[in-house]
Amino acid sequence: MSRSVTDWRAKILGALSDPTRLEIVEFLDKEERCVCEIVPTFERAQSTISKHLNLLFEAGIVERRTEGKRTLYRVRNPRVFDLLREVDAMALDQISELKKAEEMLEASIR
Amino acid sequence: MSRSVTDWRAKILGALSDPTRLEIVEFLDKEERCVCEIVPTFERAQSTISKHLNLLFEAGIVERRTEGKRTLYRVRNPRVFDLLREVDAMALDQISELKKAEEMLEASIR
DNA sequence: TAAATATATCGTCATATGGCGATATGTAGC
DNA sequence: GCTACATATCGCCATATGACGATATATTTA
Repeated sequence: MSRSVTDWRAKILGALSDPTRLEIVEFLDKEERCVCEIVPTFERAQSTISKHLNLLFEAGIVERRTEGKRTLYRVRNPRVFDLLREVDAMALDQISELKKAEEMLEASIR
Repeated sequence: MSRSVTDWRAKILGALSDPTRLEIVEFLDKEERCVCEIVPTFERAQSTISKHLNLLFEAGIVERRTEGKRTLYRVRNPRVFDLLREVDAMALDQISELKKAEEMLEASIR
C-alpha cells in the first residue's frame, strides 16, 4: 500500500490539524517526554492522549522509545517547527485581517 | 466566537489536510482560476469541488471574486507555498525512511 | 421571458475523528 | 506470583468529513 507524496503531505498536515496535537508537539519542543508527563499537561483522558500520540507517530511526526515501564516521545524531524512557524504567520495574518474587518464594521455603525 | 491562534493553526492545517484540496491549491499556484477550470481538472463532482473551495475560503487559504457568471479563486497568501514546501521536505523524508526500512527487511530475508 | 451556463447549496450516505471509561498488556518491585 | 504503575487498546457515542446527485440561484444570451 504505497502512498503518494500528496497523500503523505495530507497525512502529515492532518496529524497537525488538531489543537490538542499541536500543543503536544509544542510541548515536545526538542525535549523528550514520557506519556506520564504529557497526560497531566492536557485536560484529556489518558486514552485520548495515547491515541493522539499514536496518530502523530503514524504520521511520522514523533518517534518513541520505551525505557522500563515508561514510553518516551520526541519530535522526529525538527522541520516540523519551521512548518509550524509558517502556519503561525498565516494564522496571525488571518486574525489581523478579521480584526480589520471588525473595525471597519464598527466604524460604519458609528 | 473568537478563535485562538492554536485553533486558527488547526483550521489552516485542516484545510490543507486533504489530497484534493492540496492539489487545488497547487493548481492555483499564483494563477487565478475559475471553478469551470478547476472542476474538469479533478475527477470529482462539481458539488464536491465547490465544497472544497468553500472550505479553503473559510480557512483563509483562498480568496474569490465573481466576474459575470464565473467565480474566480486565487491563493490569498503566497506563504502557503512556503508551508507546502516544508511539508514536501518532511514527506520526502518519511518516504525515504520507509524505503530504507524496506531495504533492510529485504536484506534480512536474503 | 426562456434557455443555457456557472456555481452554490441541500439531502443523504458511508466513513473518519475525537472523546470517554473500561480493560488489556507489560514492567518493576515486593 | 501478587501489586502497583505506565501505557495501549477496545467498545461505544456524538459529531465531522468527503462523496454524490438533485436542486436552487444568479447571470448571460437568445
